[in-house]
Amino acid sequence: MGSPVYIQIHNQLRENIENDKWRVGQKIPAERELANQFNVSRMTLRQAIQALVDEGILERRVGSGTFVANRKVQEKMAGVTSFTELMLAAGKTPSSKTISYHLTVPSQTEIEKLKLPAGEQVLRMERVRSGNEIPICYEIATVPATLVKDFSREEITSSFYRTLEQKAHLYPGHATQHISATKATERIATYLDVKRGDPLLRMTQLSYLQDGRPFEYVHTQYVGSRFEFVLEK
Amino acid sequence: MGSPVYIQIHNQLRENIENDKWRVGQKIPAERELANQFNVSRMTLRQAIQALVDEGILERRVGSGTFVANRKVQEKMAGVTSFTELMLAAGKTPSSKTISYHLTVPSQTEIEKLKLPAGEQVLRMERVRSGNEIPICYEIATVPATLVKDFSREEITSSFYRTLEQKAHLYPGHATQHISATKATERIATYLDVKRGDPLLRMTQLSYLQDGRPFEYVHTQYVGSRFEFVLEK
DNA sequence: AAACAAAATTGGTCTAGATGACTAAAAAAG
DNA sequence: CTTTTTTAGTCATCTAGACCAATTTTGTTT
Repeated sequence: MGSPVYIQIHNQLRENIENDKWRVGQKIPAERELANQFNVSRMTLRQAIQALVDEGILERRVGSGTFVANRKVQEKMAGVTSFTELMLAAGKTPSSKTISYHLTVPSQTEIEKLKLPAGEQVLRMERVRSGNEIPICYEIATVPATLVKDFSREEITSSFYRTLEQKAHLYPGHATQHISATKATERIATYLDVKRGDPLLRMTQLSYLQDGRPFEYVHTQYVGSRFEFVLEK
Repeated sequence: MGSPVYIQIHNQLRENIENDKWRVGQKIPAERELANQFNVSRMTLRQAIQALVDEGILERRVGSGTFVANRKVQEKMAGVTSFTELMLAAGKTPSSKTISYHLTVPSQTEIEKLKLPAGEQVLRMERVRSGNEIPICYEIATVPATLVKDFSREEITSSFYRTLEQKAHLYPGHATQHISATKATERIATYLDVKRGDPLLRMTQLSYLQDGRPFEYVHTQYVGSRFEFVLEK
């Protein structure tokens, strides 16, 4: 493995939580014990824990221990998360209809945002996502072709992030979002079952891997009357 | 001094930057040298540096050194900040026109959001804020009357947060924002110099003091084509 | 059973090193 | 003069301890 030990441990700890080995509110083993288990110094282990604390995944209490944090919906909202999770958190049944899915030549914006080498193709997916069968957003997601060449269509469309982690051992780091307002074009209005000109919340998100490489560029338009962002500051 | 050494060093380093001893883009002394100067181990000094890096104040370059960062607009955006700062950061001249300003009876929403006791009045302010004389948003801000009874109108409209801290010794803690899209009504379109029905970014923000009391409820509508939120995650 | 005291546990801070990886500048080679 | 190699400086990671402060657990006394 190339990455630093503390990043590797960070990822393993996170998987323990995602696989429900450690549940929300539960206390995880003490630093000294984990350092023993992973056979590293306590300082190194603390680096891994610190990263998870910064992400809001763990919570420390002096004298008590380290606990799996009870993440709020809003916090998930702020993180790199999936539409599916968002809908479930809101008590709605998520569904998704793919409009298009193909390998193609990237646009200039995509080349710049994803820092694509000359000639590299991208996988571009166009989707309408719904909650309880009501369209919520229209989304265009673009990823470098090389990144997903070993993945099946199913693995990409249904749980891209999970596949990335489990099959390629690549982990999302940070992301930037730009949010503004726009109005629905005729075509998008049809997809979203609104009137042409209706207000939409427009978001572009550029997601990066932990090593800093951009790996996904998503442009999403949400129906203004059916969706809102909630941010905790 | 009670606080940990690395916090004390952190504060001293920050003062060096604020006092322009170290300028933007300039390289600061190497970790080993600073560790010597402060007479601490390198690990401790790195903790101080790390805190400043997390705050976006410093920037490390492997093999080169540590530099005073050129802080970006997006980072300021993420905090509880003022419109004025935002505009200045974007290189625009901020201005603001007050549409109305009066003590009045709160709406049901305001009572709930601000947790107002029965019979308490609120100060409600209606404003249009501009950058370089171009309207950017229309805003209605509401604060409990008791909170601002000792403040002058000038103190409230020009620098409310500063006045809160300096005169009442109250400090803003966290805030929640709800962001969605809507369209301009005839009246708001006039204020913002757009067409009726044009898309607006609608934000409601509820701000809390450090002790958890809500103290300000703001409803803002931004012109979609002139403003965007940038979020770093 | 309750109250208090002592001990054990846990995260927080700090030391004094070592080694590695990366960068930029200087030196050497062509 | 240009290119390549070397070298010195820098941050990144990691170790194996130490002591401190907050909290919980355990033991003892009342």
